[in-house]
Amino acid sequence: MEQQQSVRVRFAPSPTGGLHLGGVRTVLFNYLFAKKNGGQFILRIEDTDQTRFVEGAEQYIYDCLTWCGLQPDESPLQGGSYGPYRQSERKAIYKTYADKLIQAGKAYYAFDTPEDLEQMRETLKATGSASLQYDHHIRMKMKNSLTLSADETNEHIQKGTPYVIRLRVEPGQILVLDDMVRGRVEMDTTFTDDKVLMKADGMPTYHLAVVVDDYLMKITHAFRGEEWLPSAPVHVLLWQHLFGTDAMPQWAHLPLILKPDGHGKLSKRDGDRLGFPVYAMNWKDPVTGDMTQGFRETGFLPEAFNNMLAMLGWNDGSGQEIFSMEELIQHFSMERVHKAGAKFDYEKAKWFNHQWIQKTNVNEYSKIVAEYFNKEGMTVENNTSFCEILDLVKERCHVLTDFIEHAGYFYQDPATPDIDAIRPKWGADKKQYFETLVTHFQNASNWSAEVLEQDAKHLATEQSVKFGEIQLMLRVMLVGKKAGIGVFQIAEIIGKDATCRRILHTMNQL
RNA sequence: GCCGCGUUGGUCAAGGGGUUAAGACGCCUCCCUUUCACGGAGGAAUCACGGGUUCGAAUCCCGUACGUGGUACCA
Repeated sequence: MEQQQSVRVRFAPSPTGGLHLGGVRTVLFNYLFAKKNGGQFILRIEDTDQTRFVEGAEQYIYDCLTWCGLQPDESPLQGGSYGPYRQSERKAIYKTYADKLIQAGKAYYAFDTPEDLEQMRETLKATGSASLQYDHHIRMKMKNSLTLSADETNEHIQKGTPYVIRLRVEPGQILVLDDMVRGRVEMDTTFTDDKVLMKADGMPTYHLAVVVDDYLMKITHAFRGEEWLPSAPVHVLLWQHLFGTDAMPQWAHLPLILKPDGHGKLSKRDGDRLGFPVYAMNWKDPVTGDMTQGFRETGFLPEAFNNMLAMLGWNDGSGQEIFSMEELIQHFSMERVHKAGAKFDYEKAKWFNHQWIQKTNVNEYSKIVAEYFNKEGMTVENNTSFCEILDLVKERCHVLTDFIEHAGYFYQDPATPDIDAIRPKWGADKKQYFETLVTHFQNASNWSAEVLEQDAKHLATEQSVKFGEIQLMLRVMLVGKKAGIGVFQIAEIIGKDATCRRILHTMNQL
């Protein structure tokens, strides 16, 4: 029996800006799987497309992972035994493997210009060809080392004609992929094209790079989005040619996260359109200056974000929906990952956050909330009394920023009290009542909710006004609207001065 | 067009030959509260369609439809 290899998984994003929630979910599944199996989680940066370089994007990815608490064990930043972890720094490595493929006759040089390729597709389309790809049907009609003589090929290379290296895919081979979520998937190489392996600029394409790196980094399980399934035959072929499929990681193609309404994959634009975040954290495009909203800044707790993401395509079968990270690690299994894509539901996402706001001690997020308050112009300190107030109102909050609305009245007089809510029952009797009440309050020696309420209640009986109506009016005077915790509790907290001031201020408007 | 993957309520989904087809979100009604929220109690799906297989199918097979992904010198 061969010794069990230790589990190694990787997340390999392209640093092109913004980390999509689908990407975070892929990280999460990688992370959970690794931790569950005592393995390593590697972050590899796939920056082979130099035309898509975006300033700050790589740092942003680290920041997102840090916020989510999904720290890699190896990465460009912290290093590891299998570096470098940035593909742009491994350029020479890929070249040697591409050369091996050429020598073995599994790949070839192609000198076709972009214009040539465009024309090829036009021709194929015009002739009604089933395939519009650069494949076994067409390659012998193109300009490559298969159609050119060895001398001609060498001459082109010598004189610097730009070229790419393509994989030579022979038709008719049935490839089998044992996918962890989809089971046995068969693929016919007849429909696979001669993918570019090395670009004209000397950089590898994703296809060559994943295979080489997964091998060199000893990756045992490779998780990625379902959009990669169609190109899986290319990867399997490369494994066959280069390292043998015994060493190939076990694949898992994760279901996609789709738009809540229309069709298609969820994109950042959907978030902008429908008013919810799609990226983990705020992302500012360094070129356009455009800011894209993130879950963190919207007021999500990382625990809730992870929890919500985990339940998008996975469940443990028990019906439990709230999981801490420890529980997720304990219960996670790839066997229970759903096959079908899921439409993203922001309402449900907020529900998860609401649950986490309840179950988390306010001390853990009061600092963030205090910053929101200060940004809103309400001076607060992140101290015990602030936390006590947050605790009183947290059940009404779905995102952290909701605290501004639900606790703001403790710090700020209502700007425009909802007079219309008072008017219907307002009259001389109520006016007289509140005038008396203010006097009572001003002279109160014991400023506690119970005493205040008793006083107000007795006064209502004395003056024959309905206490219920009084309570509602007082609420609007203190809060500004029909909302909030017990009204006398509010009075107790905001104190004598603010209470009387707010009552008088509202009465002046009636 | 071609190729792949998928299809249980508005959404996330459990269930994988015999169930009153779980649960959650959202929605609606009621209770609690003369507010809001929380918390309770209820309400609304026969499993895309058509054929099989079987005593029996949401569950297995085959078609069809629909959705979705890919079809780049992007990942």
